[in-house]
Amino acid sequence: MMVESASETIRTTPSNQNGVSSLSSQSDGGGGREGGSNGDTNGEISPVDLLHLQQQQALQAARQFLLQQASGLNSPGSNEVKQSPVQVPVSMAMMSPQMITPQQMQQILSPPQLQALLQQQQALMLQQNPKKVGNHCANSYTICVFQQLGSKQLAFQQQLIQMQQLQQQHILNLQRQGLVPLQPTAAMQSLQQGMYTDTHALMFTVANTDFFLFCLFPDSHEEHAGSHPLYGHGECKWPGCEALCEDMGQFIKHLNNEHALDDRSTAQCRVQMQVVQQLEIQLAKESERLQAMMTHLHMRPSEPKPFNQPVSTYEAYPEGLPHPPTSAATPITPLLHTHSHSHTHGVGPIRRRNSDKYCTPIASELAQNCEFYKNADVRPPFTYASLIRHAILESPDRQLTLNEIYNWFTRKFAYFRRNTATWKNAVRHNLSLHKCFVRVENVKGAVWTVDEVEYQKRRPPKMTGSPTLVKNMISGLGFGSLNASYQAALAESSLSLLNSSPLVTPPSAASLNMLHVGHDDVSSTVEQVNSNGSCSPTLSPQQYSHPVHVKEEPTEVEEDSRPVSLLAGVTHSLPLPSDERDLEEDLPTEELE
DNA sequence: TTCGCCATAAACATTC
DNA sequence: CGAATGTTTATGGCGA
Repeated sequence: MMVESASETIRTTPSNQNGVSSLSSQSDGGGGREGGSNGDTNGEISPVDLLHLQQQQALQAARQFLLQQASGLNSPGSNEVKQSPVQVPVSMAMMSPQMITPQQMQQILSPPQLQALLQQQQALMLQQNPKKVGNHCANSYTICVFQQLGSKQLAFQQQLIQMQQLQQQHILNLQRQGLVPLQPTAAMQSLQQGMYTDTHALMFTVANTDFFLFCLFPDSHEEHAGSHPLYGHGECKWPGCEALCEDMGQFIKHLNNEHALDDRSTAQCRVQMQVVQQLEIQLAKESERLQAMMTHLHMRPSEPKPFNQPVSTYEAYPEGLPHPPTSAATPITPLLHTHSHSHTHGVGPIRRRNSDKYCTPIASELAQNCEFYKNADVRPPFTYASLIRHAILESPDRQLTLNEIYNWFTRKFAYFRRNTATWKNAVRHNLSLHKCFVRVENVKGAVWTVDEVEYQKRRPPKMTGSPTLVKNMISGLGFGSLNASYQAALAESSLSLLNSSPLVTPPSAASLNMLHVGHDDVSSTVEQVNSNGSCSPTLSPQQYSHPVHVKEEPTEVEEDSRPVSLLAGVTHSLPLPSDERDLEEDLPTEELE
């Protein structure tokens, strides 16, 4: 669902994350456009003021909720929650309730959400005090609402808090079971559905993402209660009504009598329309924000096509050496884009060698962001040499003609679908210039292969000679700086996020890649670092370089040297493209634990 | 400042 | 012959 649409918005600007600014823009623009129902300030209390008052009360309720949440997290059971596979331990632990300011709450509870609440209450006020509204046009009802805020809002807030408590327990249970949906859009959809049917079941809920969702949950009995969407639980579901009706007939009668077409009903309907509209806007914004977040975190927002699989082939790479993760339980570093080159995205045609220099794992990077580079006109942060080598090694026979290299570039990178003369010239230049690329005459013509020995020679001597230096460098790049549990949680959350698509292999892809693939340009150094620890043995470049000759089939030795993957089993159940035979053949040989 | 790496451009040669 | 392929040189940016 949302995963599919992510790729299309991958280039969109991240949504406005400033809840305050969006507050004013939405409350002003939204209300004003709709015939000025609440957008004027002609001596009355403006909707903005009203909204502020509402927000204060929402903040109060939210603070209380956060207190409850915090106490729950700090309880002995908090560890369990923390270790939940889908728990993202980002914000909850960091956001003590004492730290919550109104400004923060404005971000937690976005303006449309608050405004939806406001409008709900407005509708409630209207319903409970029809005479107050009386013949007022819809534009002026807010003042009446405001006058009634005191007692009604207090009761409303109490109701809210009670539901919070119930919902808190519910959420914790779901978190333990890993059932809380990560996608805010899903919650928002239920929210939107709920708005049509049950506008009173207001609940705070905390998804295990790092932001709160202020949700309206549909009544679970709604669908079965009756045939009318405004009737359920034996009562009228008209906003703010709650009139008891024995049966459908009585309800219909009540509906015709109490909610006939008049100014009041029209105003209420208008309010409801605005609620829906605001929620739709909010849904769009939250979806956009989510995608921006995923894009920022390089969580491979879109994987709808089975075509996305190059990860698998990495298994057969010569550099697919024992390449353990930072810890056995946290093979997910690649999911986070912590490398120094991240800022180069979209910078422009000038790309310097920061990639190679700074240990960019091209394989994992490409694996993570395959779809991104395929669709976004962004220059990949890799050198031509790295890319060429990658393309050649990715091929079944580890040899490509020049034209096939061209095709690989254009297939993998939207960026290389333009300015062909420039980058093709650069490719040819690199092929000729670097000794690591060896031209071999084939039956069909010339093909290019990679001489790993030569390629490794390109590495700066200090990188191979000083493991300590390398280690510091790598840790400085973020490979070892991430909290292990955080990494694991992110991996798991990503898994949950992206598993919604059956054809998708993103988490396993990235993880597998991390496990198996030597980091391009620094594969040797990284592996040496790891060899100092508890992980993989160190192989010299000679050991995993392949002979420079035209091969008809992959060498056995390289495949035998591949590591054991903790996650390799994931791929067993995943569809594999036809050209992934290396992996398919090799998977059975790999053991899980 | 120097040096190495890289991207880019371009001239030129060779092959298809 | 023209395009594709391959080689080489020059230039400039950038970081160490």
